[in-house]
Amino acid sequence: MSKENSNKHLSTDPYKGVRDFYPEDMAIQQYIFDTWAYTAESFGFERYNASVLEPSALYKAKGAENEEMINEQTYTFIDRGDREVTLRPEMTPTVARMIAAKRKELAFPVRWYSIPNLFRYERAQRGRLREHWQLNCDIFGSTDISVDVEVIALAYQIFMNFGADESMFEILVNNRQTMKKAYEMLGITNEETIKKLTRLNDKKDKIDESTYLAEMVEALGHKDLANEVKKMIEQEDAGENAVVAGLNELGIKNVRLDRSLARGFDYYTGTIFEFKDKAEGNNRSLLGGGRYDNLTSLFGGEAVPGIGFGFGDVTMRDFLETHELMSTDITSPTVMILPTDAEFNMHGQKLAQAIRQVGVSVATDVSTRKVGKKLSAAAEAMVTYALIIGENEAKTGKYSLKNLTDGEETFGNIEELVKKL
RNA sequence: GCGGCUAUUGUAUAACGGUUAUUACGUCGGUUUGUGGUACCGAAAAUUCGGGUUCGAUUCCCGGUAGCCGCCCCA
Repeated sequence: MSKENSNKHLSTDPYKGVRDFYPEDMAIQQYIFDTWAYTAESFGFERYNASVLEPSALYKAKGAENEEMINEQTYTFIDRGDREVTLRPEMTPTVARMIAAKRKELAFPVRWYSIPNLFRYERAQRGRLREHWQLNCDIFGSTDISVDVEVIALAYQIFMNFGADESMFEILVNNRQTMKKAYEMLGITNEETIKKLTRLNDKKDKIDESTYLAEMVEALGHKDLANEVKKMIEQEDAGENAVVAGLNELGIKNVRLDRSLARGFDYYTGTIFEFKDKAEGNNRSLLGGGRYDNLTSLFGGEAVPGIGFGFGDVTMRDFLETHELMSTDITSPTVMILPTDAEFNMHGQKLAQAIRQVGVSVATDVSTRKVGKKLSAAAEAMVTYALIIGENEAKTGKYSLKNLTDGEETFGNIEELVKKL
């Protein structure tokens, strides 16, 4: 809520389109990141990272088509040294840059992953914010089809590791090369036309059939040709796609060839894929990626082929919530020290410090509440042990350590109690 | 950039053109001075901002702001 009545007070709201992560949000975030990292590493991927700042040229170099995107949908500014800087909107150009820089010394293929935060300057809506985190997994240096299969299998495994099953999502695969050939077979070679058709096919499911056909006719000029294209797109020849076949061989069944699948970026050159939530009303794609064999050539030298995907935390969260797969624990210390009065707070801190030396997490409740309330709070926070310090304990140096799970109390000096822990 | 919807305590909500604006959760305090998550009692806490209509507006109208949803675009 914004209390903007103030000329004097700052708003407590976060900046437009970005999120604060309170402990309960952070617990979820942590759970997602941990599962991502664990899964990627189980496939032998190594983690990398880079700065959120990149020279704007990195994105402009991809061609004029992206100009609108860079000018209007990124955070771009001039630094104090007159350099044009952009907050990275995606990770692929960055990792391509890093790979290109070391292409002489890396032993390909390399498998790399990262969980960067990315920025886009656009109107926020469901599943799309101005800052989000995205798991990026890429394999560089191999054009072998098994590598395409591997990357998709990794993405699939993430869902499995979150407890999902195949009925909850679906994998769509397509290939830019074969699409190009298929258009050629129909006598369509004009790149602009193909681009138009690709875009149209991408939103095929969102518009009704007559609109779809009408736009098709408009792009092609012929009704017959439009019908042929439509037929080609709807053709289900999954057996002809080696990636789909390979995934089936790995036991992954919720995958199909979808010739209407387009993906937005022009840099994809071969396999493209997308994961979709099968839950009703959730038509947005969960993750997407593809093969980009020419991207590193921007940096000169021989191009290193790559394939990878990006998976955003916002869509991941939506998916887990939709399918009730979210499980998180807020961290709490093992021991809570409860001074009965503020005069014993420092004494509590000393004990806490001693307990920490043996690797047990511990905090002191320095609130002004009564001991009963402090105990309740500790129990509610799932703390395992409580240790009360009052006048007697402070005098004698002997405390009783209470196990909040079974109610058992152990009495003794700090050395004895630490042993117990 | 365009369109639709919404705005009530910390959060989630109820209600009404007219007395003290509902309820729940959370927070804080209490239930014989130092021992449990439950229970019981109590407290603090709200009508987004600016105009208009009206005897009277939180309610109706206009505008601002913010949020949500969608379009565009998609990383």
